[in-house]
Amino acid sequence: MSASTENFLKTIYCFQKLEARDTKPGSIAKALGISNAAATDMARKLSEKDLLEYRKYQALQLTPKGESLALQVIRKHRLWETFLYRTFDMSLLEIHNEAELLEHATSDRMAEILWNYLEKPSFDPHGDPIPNVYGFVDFEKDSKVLFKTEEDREYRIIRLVSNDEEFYSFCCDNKIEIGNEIKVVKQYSKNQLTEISIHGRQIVIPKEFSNNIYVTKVNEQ
Amino acid sequence: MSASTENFLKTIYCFQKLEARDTKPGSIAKALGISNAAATDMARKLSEKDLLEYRKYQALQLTPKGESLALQVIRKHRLWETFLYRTFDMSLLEIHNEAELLEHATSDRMAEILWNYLEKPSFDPHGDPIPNVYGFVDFEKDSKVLFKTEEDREYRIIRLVSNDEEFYSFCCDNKIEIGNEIKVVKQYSKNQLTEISIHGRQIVIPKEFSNNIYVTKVNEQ
DNA sequence: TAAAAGATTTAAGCATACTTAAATATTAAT
DNA sequence: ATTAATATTTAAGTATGCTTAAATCTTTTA
Ligand SMILES: [Mn+2]
Ligand SMILES: [Mn+2]
Ligand SMILES: [Mn+2]
Ligand SMILES: [Mn+2]
Repeated sequence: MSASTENFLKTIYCFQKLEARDTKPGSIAKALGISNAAATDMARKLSEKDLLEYRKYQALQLTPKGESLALQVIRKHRLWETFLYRTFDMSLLEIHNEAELLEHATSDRMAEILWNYLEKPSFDPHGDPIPNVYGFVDFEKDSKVLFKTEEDREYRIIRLVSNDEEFYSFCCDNKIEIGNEIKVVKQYSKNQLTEISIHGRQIVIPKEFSNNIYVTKVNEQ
Repeated sequence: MSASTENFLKTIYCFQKLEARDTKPGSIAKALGISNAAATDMARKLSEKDLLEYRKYQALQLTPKGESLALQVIRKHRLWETFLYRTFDMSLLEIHNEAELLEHATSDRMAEILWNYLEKPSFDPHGDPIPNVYGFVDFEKDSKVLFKTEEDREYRIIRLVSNDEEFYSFCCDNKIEIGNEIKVVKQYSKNQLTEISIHGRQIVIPKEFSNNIYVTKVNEQ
């Protein structure tokens, strides 16, 4: 499988997870930075290889075979991210960018070596689950983006996902890190702002950032 | 630069070092496992990009630009080899095979991170020198293959280079490791066998293996 | 519900990286 | 010095992965 094919399958898989997004060729094309025509073309080719289902003007859907391949690429991606993050002094964005390349140059044997070395990790440094060698993904905690949380409740940060340098910089500056607990103070719905309290400080977070911060309710016994 | 181009330049560079081998398209094709026609084609394209000099029926020669690119790929290859060897339980052949893939998926930044983490290594685990970021290669010791050594002299092993699993297995079984000292007992020239003494044991090595073992004279003061 | 806007597909074309088969040049052998 | 063997190049063709422009379909909106 070429890097182009791997990225294509991976993108569809990720879009399907985020039910909000449609998986028509156009969206995939945009995410990959290629033309709509190229994405349609790829879709037809991959459907001939039984990696996805494609009917004109419909959303693309991975076949079990396609999903399995996507999961193997995602596994390699997240294993590299975890390894790079633990081993070197690299940021959450840097590890993603390097893993985006390395994932296509990783033998199954190499993935196994990383997996064992890292002691079978379940989550990568962004809080995303790492599929096992059979493509099985660990139970994902019930999560929502900060943008959609309720006022006056406590949450724990469990995922930070973005391709934006400034987002990670913002998180870093404001102690927004996986595992930390926060309280949602107020939702300024009209202006799409979320005010939270973290480490005793109040901060107001615009939609552009709050949409990338996933949280889970803190168990208030 | 594509992986194909990188492998092509790298192979020419390595062949040029080993003066024994010619660098006509045919030899490169054989080494890369592609057809002669494909190699000729690639040679013409790369000469248009000023990466090498190509005149019909002549040996290929890297331009300064081509050599510089080849050295960067070799640098990445050998940095990965060194890193994998030190970090995981991988053999001299395994690290080579993985590095062959990883070298094409490595940003300059990633190479720098490896280089610093490894504390600016000069040699990879096979004993091959690692070019620095400017493509400068450390002084290489005066070496020859075991096959061409003189009888009744002492040598130190400084390089082991091969793509053959059995070769490395042989080395391992017989304590043929970089740094170890040996004595050449006898050259059976007609049968192309070299008898050496290592760790008190005598072993006879056929040309297929002795050609992959590089040694340097031990300084007898 | 019909036109306008927007998305998707088709068509034509290009670059890369390969293939096999035929033509041609070089090298080795008689 | 020819001839034969070998190597190299050219030619024609294929698959992948992209492009832009035009045609077609779907969705929105008036
Ligand atoms: Mn990728
Ligand atoms: Mn991740
Ligand atoms: Mn390679
Ligand atoms: Mn090496």
